[in-house]
Amino acid sequence: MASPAGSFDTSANSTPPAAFTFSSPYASFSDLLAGGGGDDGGGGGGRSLSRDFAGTGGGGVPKFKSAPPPSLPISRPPISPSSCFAIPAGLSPAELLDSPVLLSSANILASPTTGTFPAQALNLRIASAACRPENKDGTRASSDFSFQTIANPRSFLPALGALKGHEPWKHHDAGNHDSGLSSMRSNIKVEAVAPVRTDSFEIPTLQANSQAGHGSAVQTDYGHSNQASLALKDQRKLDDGYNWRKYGQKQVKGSENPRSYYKCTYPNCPTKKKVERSLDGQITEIVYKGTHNHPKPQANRRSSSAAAQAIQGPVPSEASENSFGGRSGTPLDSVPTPDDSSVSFGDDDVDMSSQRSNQGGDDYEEDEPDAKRWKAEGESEGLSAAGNRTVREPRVVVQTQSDIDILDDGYRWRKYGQKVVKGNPNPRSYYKCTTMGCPVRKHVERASHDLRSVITTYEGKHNHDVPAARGSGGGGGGAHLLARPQPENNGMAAAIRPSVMANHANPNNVFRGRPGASESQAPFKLEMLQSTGSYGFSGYQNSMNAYMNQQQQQQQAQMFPNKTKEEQKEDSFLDSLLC
DNA sequence: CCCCTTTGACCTGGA
DNA sequence: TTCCAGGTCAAAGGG
Repeated sequence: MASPAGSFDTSANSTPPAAFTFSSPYASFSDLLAGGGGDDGGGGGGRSLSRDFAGTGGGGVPKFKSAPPPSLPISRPPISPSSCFAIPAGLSPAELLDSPVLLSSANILASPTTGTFPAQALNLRIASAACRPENKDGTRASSDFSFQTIANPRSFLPALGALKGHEPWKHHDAGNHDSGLSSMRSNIKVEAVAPVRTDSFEIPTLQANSQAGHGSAVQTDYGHSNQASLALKDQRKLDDGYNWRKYGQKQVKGSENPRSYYKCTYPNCPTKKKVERSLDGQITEIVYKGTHNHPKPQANRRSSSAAAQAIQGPVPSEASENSFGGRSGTPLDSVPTPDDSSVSFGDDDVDMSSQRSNQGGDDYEEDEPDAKRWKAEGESEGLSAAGNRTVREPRVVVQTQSDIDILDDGYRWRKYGQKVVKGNPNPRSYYKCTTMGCPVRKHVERASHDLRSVITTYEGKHNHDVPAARGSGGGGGGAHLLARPQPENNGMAAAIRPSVMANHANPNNVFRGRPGASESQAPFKLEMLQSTGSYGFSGYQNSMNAYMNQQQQQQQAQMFPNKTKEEQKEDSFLDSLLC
């Protein structure tokens, strides 16, 4: 696990929240990519990036390896959320992406590389490597269940902002967080997932892939996927709204996957990214370097995105786009990147960006995005490009989205315990997947320092599909997603999903008017699990939580009137321990 | 003609 | 100084 030498500057995360937002108290990963700002000397003839970048815009131009990133006026979401999203029944992924629910905050800025937003910014995954013994082969077992406790969630939150200043290509590592995090340096890994466009239902791809750095793991996790879907997925991942020119490909030692190098085609834009694909074509890693110094190109760009669209089908209709905040234009409309300080960020833009994000994470659009993990040069051992990607470990997800999602990620959960853990006055709810034989469990707790933030930790992998939508008959527009193969998730995973409940809080909620969708309780599982987030109505939280708990309990009672002997036994045991 | 991908060779920097 | 791996260049070819 790397212990980045980069300095953390959370101050960058000072952008005020928008009028209505699910504000994120955390700095965005964009900071990770803060290296931008420099112009490529133009022509890119230089042999070294240092040379290229140094030739422009005055000092402070980022260099691949050593130049400190210039301070930016606004924080950027770095990489995409790798996350996984769960999409509510009745909603198309595209709509989901457009939903203001996903994005929300003015301080959740567009990805430095894709201009996309938040899902990523909201989904900081911190894996506790120390929590699990590492196998000889470098991978980490995840079959066993063990809740990873973050004594003080606050300690790692700064990591988001702290990532700012990281050198190019270094979005992945643990870092040199604040003092509170120092103790966790050796075992906390912050995964910055590259942003990936998520116009389609490929939201979680990046994360999944990044998680599945292992070739074998990938095969296993996606074994059910058909090549078509994979291709589509990968296309989507690469389609982050910007135009890229591939300038090289190379077989990297230690990995059987070829790595492709891309440059943003925008004049003088220093942004680059490298994409690693597994043998079967799946993107296993995307790493961005630098930041765009221009708005996102228009939809009519002739980049790979066009090809992607060709196989993906039409992008979300304008109508649907407009339904999300009344924004007009195509989903690919220019979205200023945080880099471009001269461009004002309207809420609409934010929303649009957000819908693309996920790119993450996960996904890293991103398919940030499921960008990935990348061992920064010169960093500590343990995160080698070849070795660290395969690490599977539980992840603690800190998100700022509706807490409602905590309990409604499409799967059915049975609460089997609750306990106040040290370091956090807020009780932690313990849940287990109710599907017979499914080992997945999760625990949820509200961050001690910020009630709007919820930390959800998942453990295990669902061995079944997402249950039919509760109360919606499983129909709805996205039913097809239910049949999607479950992404890898040997370890823990989390997804961001717009909250159904959020509708109540957000008068502008795009789901409004679509009862079928908004009321659906069963989201589509894009990845395996989901996490939660928070919404900007702190005063509304308590009541909301109470409501949620009640709802959850009622749901449990309805779903499991008769617990199995095992469950009863377990409950009894756990109750004695936890309650 | 433009833009993109492919691909072998070259350059760079670290060990 | 040499070796090696990562990163980049740029010619060639395709759509």
